[in-house]
Order: sequence, then C-alpha cells, then structure tokens
Amino acid sequence: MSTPGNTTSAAADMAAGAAGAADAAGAADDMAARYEPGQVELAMRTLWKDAGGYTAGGTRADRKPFTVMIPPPNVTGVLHMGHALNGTLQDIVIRHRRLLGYDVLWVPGTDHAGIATQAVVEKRLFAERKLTREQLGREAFLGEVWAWKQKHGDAILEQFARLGSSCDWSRTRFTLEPGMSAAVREAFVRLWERGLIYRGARLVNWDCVLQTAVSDDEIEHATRKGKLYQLRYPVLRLADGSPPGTRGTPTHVTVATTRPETMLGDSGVAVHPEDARWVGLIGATLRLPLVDRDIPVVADEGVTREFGTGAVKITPGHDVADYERGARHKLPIISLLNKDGTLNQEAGRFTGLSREKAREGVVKALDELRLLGKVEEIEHSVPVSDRSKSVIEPVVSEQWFVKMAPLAQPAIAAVKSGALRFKPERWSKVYLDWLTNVRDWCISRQLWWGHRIPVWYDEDNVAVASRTDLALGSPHPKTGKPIVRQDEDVLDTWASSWLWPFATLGWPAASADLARYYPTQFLSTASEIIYLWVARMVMAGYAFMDELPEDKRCPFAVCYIHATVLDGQGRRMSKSLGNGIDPIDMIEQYGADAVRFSLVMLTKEGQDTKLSPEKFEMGRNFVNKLWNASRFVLSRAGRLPEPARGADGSVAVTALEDRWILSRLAATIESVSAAWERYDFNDAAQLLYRFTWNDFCDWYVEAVKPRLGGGPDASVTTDPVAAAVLGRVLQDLLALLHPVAPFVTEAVWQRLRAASDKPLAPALYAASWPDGAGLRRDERAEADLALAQAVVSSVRKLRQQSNVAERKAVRVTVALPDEAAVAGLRRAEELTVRLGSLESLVVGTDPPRPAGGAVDLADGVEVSLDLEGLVDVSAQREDLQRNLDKVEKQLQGVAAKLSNEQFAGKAPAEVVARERARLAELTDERQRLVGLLSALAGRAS
RNA sequence: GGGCGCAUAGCUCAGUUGGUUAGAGCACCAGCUCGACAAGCUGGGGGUCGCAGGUUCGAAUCCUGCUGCGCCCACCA
Repeated sequence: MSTPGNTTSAAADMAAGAAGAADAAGAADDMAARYEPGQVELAMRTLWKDAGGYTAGGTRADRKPFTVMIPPPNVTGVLHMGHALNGTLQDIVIRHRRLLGYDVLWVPGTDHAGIATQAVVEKRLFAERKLTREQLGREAFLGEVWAWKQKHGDAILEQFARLGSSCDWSRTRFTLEPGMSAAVREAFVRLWERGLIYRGARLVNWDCVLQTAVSDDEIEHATRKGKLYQLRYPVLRLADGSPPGTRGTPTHVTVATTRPETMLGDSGVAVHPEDARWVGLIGATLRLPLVDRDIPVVADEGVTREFGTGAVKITPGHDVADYERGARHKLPIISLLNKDGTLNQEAGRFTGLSREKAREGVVKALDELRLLGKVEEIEHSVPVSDRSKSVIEPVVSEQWFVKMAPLAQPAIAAVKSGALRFKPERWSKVYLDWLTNVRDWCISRQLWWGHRIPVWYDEDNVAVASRTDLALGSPHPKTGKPIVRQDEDVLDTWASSWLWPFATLGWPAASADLARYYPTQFLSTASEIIYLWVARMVMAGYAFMDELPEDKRCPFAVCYIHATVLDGQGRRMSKSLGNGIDPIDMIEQYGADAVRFSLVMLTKEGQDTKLSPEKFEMGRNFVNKLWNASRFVLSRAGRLPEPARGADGSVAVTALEDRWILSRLAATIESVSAAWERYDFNDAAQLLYRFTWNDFCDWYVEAVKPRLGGGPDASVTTDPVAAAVLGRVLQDLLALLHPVAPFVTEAVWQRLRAASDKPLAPALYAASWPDGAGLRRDERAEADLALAQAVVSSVRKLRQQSNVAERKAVRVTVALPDEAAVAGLRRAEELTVRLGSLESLVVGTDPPRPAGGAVDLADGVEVSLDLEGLVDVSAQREDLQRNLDKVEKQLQGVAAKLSNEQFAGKAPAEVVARERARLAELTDERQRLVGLLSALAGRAS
C-alpha cells in the first residue's frame, strides 16, 4: 500500500518540519518527561485543521468512499459521556478507514430538537424579560430562537472537535436549515401523495406545560405514590327498564380510579360478560353523579374480573384503554381539559379548576353524597413528559399522522435479509419487535420551532400538501377556491432527523455527494433511540431512496449500539442527579487521548459501564507510557534507517529480540486490524495496550538498550539494525494506535518523521495503515524469548526473596524439561544473562545444582541461584511449599481425570495425550519440589 | 405482565466454538532515584466464577429453575 503523498499539504509539511530539525537527536529535545496533553492537542488540531484533510473527496475522489453520519446532538446540548464514547467510536472507525485509504466522510451536525430548544428559549425569555412567546408573536419569537442557536448552537460541535473527532466540518448540517426544509417538505408531500398521511381526532399525549402533543416515545413512566379511589355510581334502571335492585341486582356499581376527576367525562361502565356479580346489570343505565349524565353498563371481554371490583369506568376522552373500549361500544367522547390542563365547561361546577383542584373537589363532593368508597394508598406508574417532566394527559385532539405499517415492511425485511446488521446482534430483536407492532406516528406538534407543516386550507377547510408555499388567496390546487391559511403546527423533530442520512447529502436534489456517499456503512448510537431514530431512518431510506436499487436503499449497513455510561454507583448519568462526569473536564484533566482510550478500554461491546473520574488514569498512564517510550527511541536511537530486507523480502534481523518484536508486531497488526474491522473496539485496545506496554516497553526496549548509543557507557554506538527495528516498530505502532489516540500518535509521528531516513507521510492521520510488509511470525523466536522471560522473572523473584540487590551479578543454574528447551534457552542466553544481570548461566536437563542456594520452579523451569548461604530459608520453604501444594492439587485433578475410563474413551485423543503429558510434568515437578524441600530441611538444621 | 441484559479477585471489568494452571487495570503488601517513564520499574498475596439442579468424559462457558440488580416494552382501571 502506498503512502498517499497526494494528500500532502504545505501546512502539514511545515508543522512536521518545525517539529524536528534535520539532526535526529533533536527530535526528542522538546519532549517533556510527562506528556502534556493540552499543548499537544492544540498544536495537532491546528495542524489537522490547516492540512484540511478531513474534507471528503478531493484527491481521494478515486478511492472507495466510506461514510458515517453523526447522530446529530441537540443544539441545546452539552457534550456528555455518552457523546464522548460515541464520538470516539465513530472517530476510530473513520480514522481507521482513512488510514486504509478510503475516501472517508463523517458528516457532523446538530438537531433543532423542537420541544427542548423552544422550552429553553421560552424559559430564558421569561426569566430575563418576563415575556411569553404569545406576547412576542411567532415571527419575533422564532427570531429569538435563531439568535440563540447562532450563539450557542455550535458549542457542542466544538466539544466534539476537542475530543479529536475528524469530521468533515465543511459539511456541517443542521436539521432546520433550508436544505433540510426542502427535504422535509418533499418527504411529507410524497407520503401525502401515497396516502400515508392523514389527519384525525385521536387520543394523544398532551403536555399541559408545553401545550403540545408529544409522541409515545417522548414520554417516560415514573413510579409515583397515589391513591386508588373507589367510586359508587347509582343504578337508574335495568336493561329491561325495571328499577334498581330487581332480581337482587346491586343498586350501585363500584369502580376504581386513580384519577377521580376524570369521572366527569365518563360515558359508560364496562364489566366482563361472564362476571356473575355484574351480569344482571349489563345493559342497565347508571346515573353518573355530579354531572347527572345517564351512562350504560356494557359487557367487554377486555375487563379483568379479578382486578378490583371487576367494573371499569370508561373515560374515552382521557384514557387510552378507554378510548378503544369506548370506540368498541360507540360511547361518546367527552373532552374535559383545556390546553393548559384546566377543566373546561364539560366539567360543570368544576370548570376552570386545575386537575389537582378538581380532583380534590370531586372526591369531597362524592364523599358528601356518600358515593365515595374505599381509598387506598398505592404506588403506580404515571406517564411523564420527557421534556417538561409534567404528567401527561391523554386528550383527544386533531393531529396529523403517518401510517407506519407500510413503511415498516421494508425496514423489517432489511434486518431479516442481513442488509442491516445490529451489533450487538440482540438489538435487532428490539428493533423488529417495535416495527412489527408499530403504531401510527403523530407528527404534528403545537410548537413554533420546527418545520411548518406544508399543508394549506381553502375556505371549506379542504387540506392540501404542497412542495411550494401557497400564497393566501391563491387558488387551491384541487378545489380552485382561495387558500385561506396554512396549518399552524410544526412537524415532530424526528420528521426531519429521519431523513438525515440522505438529506445531509443534498436530497431531494440529485447531488454528487448523494450519489457518492449514500448509503453509509456505519452508524453508532444509543439504544434509547432505536425506535425514535434508527428504525425511522431505515424506513425513510426505503421510502424515499426508492430510485436506487434495492440493495442501496438501506441508509447504513451496520448499526452499532454503544454502551450506556453509568456513574460509579451504576446509575444513569443525568442532570437532575448531578452525577454526570463532564467529558471536557476530563479532557482538561487527563487529555483527550486518555479519555478516548479509557472509554474504549472500559466498554466491551455495548455492555453498560460504570464510570468514575479515576478511571481515566488508565488512559492517561498509557498515553504517557507511549510518549516516554517514543521519547526514548527518538533520543537514543539516533537517525532511524529503513530496515534492510533479506532475499525473501522480510526485514533482515538476526538478534533474538529483534526477531521477536517483529514477530509480535506482525501478530499485533493482524489481530488489531481484524478487531477494528469487526468493530470490536475493546479487543483492539486491549491488544494494543499489551503490545505497547508489555512487549515493546517492558521487554524489547529493555533488551535493546545496550545496543544504543547515548547511554551511560559513552563508548557504545548505536547499532543501525536496532535503530531500524525501533523505527519500524514505532512507526507501525503509532499508526495502529492512531484511531484511538490521535493526538499523541500524531505528535510523535511528526518527530519520528524528522528522525527517520524513510520518507514518511507528512501527517499520520493521512498516512497508511501498517500492511505488515517484511514482517513474519517467528515461532521459534517467540518460544525462545518466552524461556528467557521465565528465567529472568524467576531470578528476580529469588533475588527479592533472598535480599540480593537487583544489579548484583549472580551465578544461575537452570534445569529444563527437555533438550529442545535447553537449546532454546542457549539461543536466548546472551539476552537472559543481560536482562537477569547474571554472572554465569549453566543450562541443562539435569545440571548439577549449586550446593546452597535459592530455587524457583515454575512450568518445568527450575532456576537456582548460587548464593552461598545468603538464602532466607523460611521464605524459601514457604514458597516451595506453596508451590508444592498447588502442584499436588493439580496432580489430583489430572490423575482423577485420567483414571476415569469414560474420559479416555470419549475425549478426543489430543486432549487425552495432553493430560498424560501434563501428568508426567506434574509428577516430575512434585518429585523435584519434595527433593528441594528435604534438602532445605537439611540445611536449616 | 412480557422481553433483554448483568452477577467472575476488595473495586471496575475481560474470559472466542465447553478442554492444560480463570486474566487485566486499580487497590493492597514488599523492594527499587537503574540515563524513557514514580502517571514508573521489579516481585508478591488475593477468586469453591450469585444459588440449586441438569447435560457432558469434562462447565465460568450449554440447558432449566431460583435470588439479586439494571434497562426496555405494555391500555389492569
């Protein structure tokens, strides 16, 4: 893969040039011992911005496109941890694909969030100027909202940028801008033409504070304390006209309700048709108290006999279940409420009262009439508006609806056919369940901030939808009569955001962007908007992109549902609880890379995660480790030459540690590439963490130190092979880490570039993904080095156990299980001696053990230190005994397994053989440990 | 009421299709100013994998039930 030199920009060159002078030693001069994220982030953002490389198309117009649409945050919003996580995941995908050479487009933008934004501005207007929107008027009020949007609306995008998000800022969109209006109107009119839009009086969720209808998906259910009241309605006459009490029938019907004031709007009572208690009353007429209305008793299968008294009052105007029940029995709908939640003239003497006052009044009045039964304290669930937190009232109101069932079909098929895949997969069930039971969508909102419904009426109230504005007085396209008004309402916010994947690309115009970047490949979002947004976008894709071939309509191929970020106690982070952790605070405290890396390390495939500020230390420490390792390489390795290649094209190295790290690098490139590709973000981060910290820093850098100049021994000069390997590993490592930690990797890259003899891309973000060229797995090097690691670790342990200073050279004898291992350790001898600070190393399958000394035995590797009486006998004994206990226990398990005939008969031969070998190893190890312990006992006495 | 998820070391979490000795970070203990890094280095201790059954030669892993916690959906008034 070639480095895309064509993305070179003068600015990046300049920044790179400034970062390091021609002499390599200077590359690390300006690197502080502690990584300072603030400075680096500012500099890198400037570099990226000036380079302009986030803009899609351009010199990459010949590449394969890869598109991601940001879930547009609300303009009113501030960045929270969910955004930070989601922004990080999307940026990882985008940066990874950019490095792979794709023409990536990540479209940023914001959502006008009708209700939320209007509420914020209304609140401020009242707080600052004591004005309501009605006092200001529609035009002036909208002016206020726009002014507010201009001033605060981009704050959240700026916060995304601080996180390092590499969005194409030149394509920033807003759901209420003119281009979106054209899309919204086109979509509305098309639905209208297809007969999928209708207006009707329906029971809707009414928010009495915001005075608008809200959709089912905008309400939440809160558990509140309340009372369950029993009300007694007197029987007026039975079905056949006979008086109450005839044939032993009850003289009153007792019903229960948590909202007694709604009884004013009752138009019937329902009982189960087979309920013995009430069967005689079916068809009877009741006299509804307080309003003296005559209402029937009807039989309804839907009534649960076991619940309460088995009789249910029916209030079709203010209860969803009753609305349907009332419709079944053709009962009149009585609306009791004004828009603000006060009672209207239907409420008789309670007219004008608030819901709460009316409730008190009704209860008191019924009590006085001795028609109030039992009153119980209960906990029940109450619908509450997401936005205003006020109790939602179901009310009957004229609204616009979209018929959803036809739109849902292709969206269901998309998941069933695999055109759309959820990750984690389980969310597809949630998505499908909603779509298969989808209800019609109430899309009108009684707000001002939003897309005005493109419907006009003539003097007879005949409605028509239009792509263009119809002037007052102009002829109605259907009736020819003059247009007298436009619909006052605006559309639900989601009626614009469901068009996001293509409206942002210019639809309904046939734009080049739309042709090139639709459909997108990846969408990452929160589970809570699967219904509100994800499902609707898929429906919209199939409904409006229908000129595209079937397989190009689905707006995204993968929908990744990210983890929910919870606080340290496992609660949702929310403003009201005040338990949120501000990502910007964290970025300032720990750095953007640390925030990104920590979030990815902490969230495994959409599993909810508990977060507390200290968690970011992990990322900060890691970034600092990488920074310092880089600082070391740049300051000690001198110029970094391009590694020489052998005849077979592989990097030519002979030193064990070189072969080993390149082998580990090959493995890491492969596994990390696969993990990013699969969107297994956490796996990739874990792999990178281990490779960077354990393989590269702990072992390779330590192993290679003596081959580098600039150290304590002035006579040592840098081995060019070591420098080449260091350069190569660092270069690839930076690229591998760049998607998750863009700032630090770019900052180091700029310096590496200055120190490297190989021509590197002027900026890492536009460089190329490591292709593993010249690298290969070297199993023998990995095995040999593992032996060295085992011996060195044992030596260190014995040193501590015996209080021998770390750098004091010791004589060591190692006994290994077989000749192959002996040969392996001999190949790693030089390294072992050096890293273990050994004076001498004797290796064999059964070498003569030093007379007195400390011994460690693990995994068949027996390491003895010749210490001549320095041994702390009790510590040794304790350690060996603990070891022996463990071995005994394991031995028992393995022996039991092997003596089980079933095991030998049924387990695969390979497994049985492995167990046999294990038995032999353990037996040998036990024998040795017993011997060592008895020898120790002899010495102690 | 229905659905989904979680329960593994003191804490936060990994643990692929069942198969040698269940891992990491933090915390803890002990020792380290060694020329990248104390945001560090080295070593160590710590888990009957929520409970009870079942399937299997073999279960943290698969099945059933239970308990606890969380989320989503739902018109039991």
